[in-house]
Amino acid sequence: MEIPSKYDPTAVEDKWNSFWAENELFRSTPDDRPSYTVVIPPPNVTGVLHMGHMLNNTIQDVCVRRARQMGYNACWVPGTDHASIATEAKVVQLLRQQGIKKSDLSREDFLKHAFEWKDKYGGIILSQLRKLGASVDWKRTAFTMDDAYYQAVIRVFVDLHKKGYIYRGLRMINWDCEAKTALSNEEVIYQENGETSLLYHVRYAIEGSGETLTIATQRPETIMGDVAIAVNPSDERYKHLIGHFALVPMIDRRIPIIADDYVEKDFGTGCLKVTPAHDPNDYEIGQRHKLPVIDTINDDGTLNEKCELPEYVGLDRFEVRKKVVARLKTEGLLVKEEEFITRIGRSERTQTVVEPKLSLQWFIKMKDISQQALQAVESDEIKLHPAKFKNTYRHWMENVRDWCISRQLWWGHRIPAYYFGSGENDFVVAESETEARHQAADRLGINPAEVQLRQDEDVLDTWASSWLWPIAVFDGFNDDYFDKKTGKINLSANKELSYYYPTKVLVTAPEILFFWVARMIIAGYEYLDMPPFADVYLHGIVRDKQGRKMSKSLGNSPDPLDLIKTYGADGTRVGMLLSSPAGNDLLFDESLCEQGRNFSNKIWNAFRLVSGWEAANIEQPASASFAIEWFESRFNQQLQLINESYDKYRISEALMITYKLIWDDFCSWYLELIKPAYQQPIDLKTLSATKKIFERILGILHPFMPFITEEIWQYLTDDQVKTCCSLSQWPTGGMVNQSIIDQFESSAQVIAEIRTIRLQNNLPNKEKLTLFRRGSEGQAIHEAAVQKLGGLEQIIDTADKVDNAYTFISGRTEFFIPFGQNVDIEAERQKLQDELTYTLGFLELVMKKLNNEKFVSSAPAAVIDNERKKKEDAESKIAILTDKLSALK
RNA sequence: GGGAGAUUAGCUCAGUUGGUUCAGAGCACCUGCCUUACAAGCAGGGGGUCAUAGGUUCGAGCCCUAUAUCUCCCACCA
Repeated sequence: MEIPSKYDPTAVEDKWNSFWAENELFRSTPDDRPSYTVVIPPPNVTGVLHMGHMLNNTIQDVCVRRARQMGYNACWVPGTDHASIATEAKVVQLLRQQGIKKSDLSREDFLKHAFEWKDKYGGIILSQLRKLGASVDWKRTAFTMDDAYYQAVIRVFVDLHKKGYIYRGLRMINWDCEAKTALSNEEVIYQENGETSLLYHVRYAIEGSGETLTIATQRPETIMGDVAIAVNPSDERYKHLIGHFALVPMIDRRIPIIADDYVEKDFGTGCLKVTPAHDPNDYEIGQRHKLPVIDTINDDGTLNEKCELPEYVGLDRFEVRKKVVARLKTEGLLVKEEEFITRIGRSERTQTVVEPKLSLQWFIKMKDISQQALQAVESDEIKLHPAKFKNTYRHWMENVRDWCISRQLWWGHRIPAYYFGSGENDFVVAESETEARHQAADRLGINPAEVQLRQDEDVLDTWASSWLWPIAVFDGFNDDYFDKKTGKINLSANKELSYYYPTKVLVTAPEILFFWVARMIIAGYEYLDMPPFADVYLHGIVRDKQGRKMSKSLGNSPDPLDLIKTYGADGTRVGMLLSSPAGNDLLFDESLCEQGRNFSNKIWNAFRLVSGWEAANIEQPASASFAIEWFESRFNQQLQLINESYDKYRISEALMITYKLIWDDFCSWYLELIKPAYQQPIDLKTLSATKKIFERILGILHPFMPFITEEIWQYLTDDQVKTCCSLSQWPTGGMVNQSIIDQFESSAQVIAEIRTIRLQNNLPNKEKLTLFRRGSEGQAIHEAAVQKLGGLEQIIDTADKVDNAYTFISGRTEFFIPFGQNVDIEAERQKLQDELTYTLGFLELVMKKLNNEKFVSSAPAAVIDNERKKKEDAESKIAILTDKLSALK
């Protein structure tokens, strides 16, 4: 059979992907094994795979595949998030392209469009995940708006309302005038260096005096909503005016001049116009001074009749700003315009300038409900990796603010509040309309049929559904398990949940530590008194080589599917992980994937070599038995390190150890040592040991490179039971024979010296050399191995030094290779001189320590002994070198 | 403004309680090789005052103090 010298991933990957899928290899159902559960951070249902997903899911797959090999019942649950704002924005945009305005549609019609769209384009990302090799249980694919999930979200709302955690309140919120929705703080973005804006200095007349006051404002269009002017109480310039009244320009409404510490004397003019409806701080000042609220701006950003100037009603706020400025200028009230840098908040989704707005919204009280979640991380019941995020987490949790969970959208879970009157408290909260109707009827004392019900128009914040993800995907809130009286889940009744929950590790980005991670922890304790996961692995953002965030507009984000096509899924996975320490951002460079692909190829060729050998019943060479014995110890030693790295979630470190073990130790050393001469057969013993070693190597490599390992596995194994590398056992450790590892190290060092001499003196590899050895009591080398890889004719022990020879020292042993024709004595002398100089310097440092009485008296014995040994070694080396140098002269 | 973290080779990063030749790895770079698994390769090599200045210690990349620079998070001035 001819195997190509270059590994072609495409066909192999398709083959195994279909095989895994058809055989449901990653299907998980509860059994006797311990569980290892991972829930995917659900990507937006409308999303397409980008580099961030690539990294995120590769890490998860590595953990899950290894756990599966280690004998856990690994269950990785895939799914998607309905992502209310993001998806609704996309649907609205699409409809607009078709000439349909959202405002022309009824809620039902809009949702129909949205679901059609979701069915058509949604979940593309999941099929893309398959290409990457993600070993998820496809049968468990969940969606945050599945019927059962929807019900869970509503049930939790009702429950939290009952428990008193949910309330409805008037709050200053961030308002997106274009999407006409409230935004959470986290959905408001600020440009990095601020934006240039104008600060307008506007003169206000003071009632009953000729004096005027000048205020500075960014937002002259809100002047008509002014209810006061505030100054700092200690500001001498304005003290005498406190208690007087000013007149709002253009409309001449009387407003008080008040004193408030919030005002900074040094900013602007030291006078602040107070507009409670349009600024959060002004709102608070207004509350403190019991001032009225005049809301002059509509939901869509246009002005309303409260501005008292009919000509502005219906115009957009920015349009009005221009007109107001012009008018103030004409009336001589505009003192000056000043440029300054400010940080303007914009909607993450629509880029519109965010409008602070007073509004009735639904909130979750966070303080009490989050206490256990804070504790859990503090006490390491939940471990964050890297641990530095503990600080960030604590800081946020200790200063947690109430969570505004209502969004003025249609796509999402509709808030289960039903209004039956116009009073502020004329509403009930219930899981169904029927139930609401009965409750309302009770409140009103009338027949349920007569109640006029109106359900709240708003939907819930996306995170108010995804925070239930680790519970809801296992049906935790189902009727059978959820106790409405206690508001707890009866875990023992739910076989799935009690088996799979808590999950093992959550892999996600630090940017959503609060949005999502913290809230899942809160929900876990609220409903199960248990954490949702044991570990949280926080990986960084994928950036480009120059450290810029990857974005569509910069065009600096490669398409992961293209990378997979070019470098193979295995190569791309390795590329992603090569430079990805936990918690640090990853500076992605396509050459890393190239390195990954080259690694695939290296393994492929190692396999080609081994599979091409003819076996014969011949004696096993000494170099081969040594190689096998050494490699087994080496493997066991490195496996231990790999396992430790995994335990600490240092995935890229685990990969690097694996990479070097395979490339350097296995390919460069082991295979070269056992390789039979050209067209010679290999002995049976060595071949079978090598196949076993190869299997173990595939085992540790499998989590990183599932496809190529699966492919090679098929050729290597005759064992019908373990036909799949994906289901193979994670290699178990074994004995580490340190003395054989040391022997190998010494031998390798000698081989390298011989190779250097060859290279520096143009001695062809084909020319067999003779190596003389003098004084071998120090480190033992393995003669057969050195002979083979050094290209030696023979090794001869000698009691005397050999003249006219290249020399080197390894340990306390001297080695000689007699000169051939092309010899550069001067270079040889210089080499020895350099080594002597270095060793003398080294000895000096050691002696400095040993002559220091305080060192000798206070350092531990082991450290001192070591210094003594260093001294002896150095002295003997100096003697040899001096000797040689004189011989060369 | 508040908080957290970082600064080690050209680049990205390790360096676990201060003590093995501790100054490391990968990539990049340089030199020589198309040697029979692999040029997507092989062999060899150069490269760092561990940000700066002090301090503690027999001994500091590691501990302490100050300074500089950078990153992130939170809050935010009309």
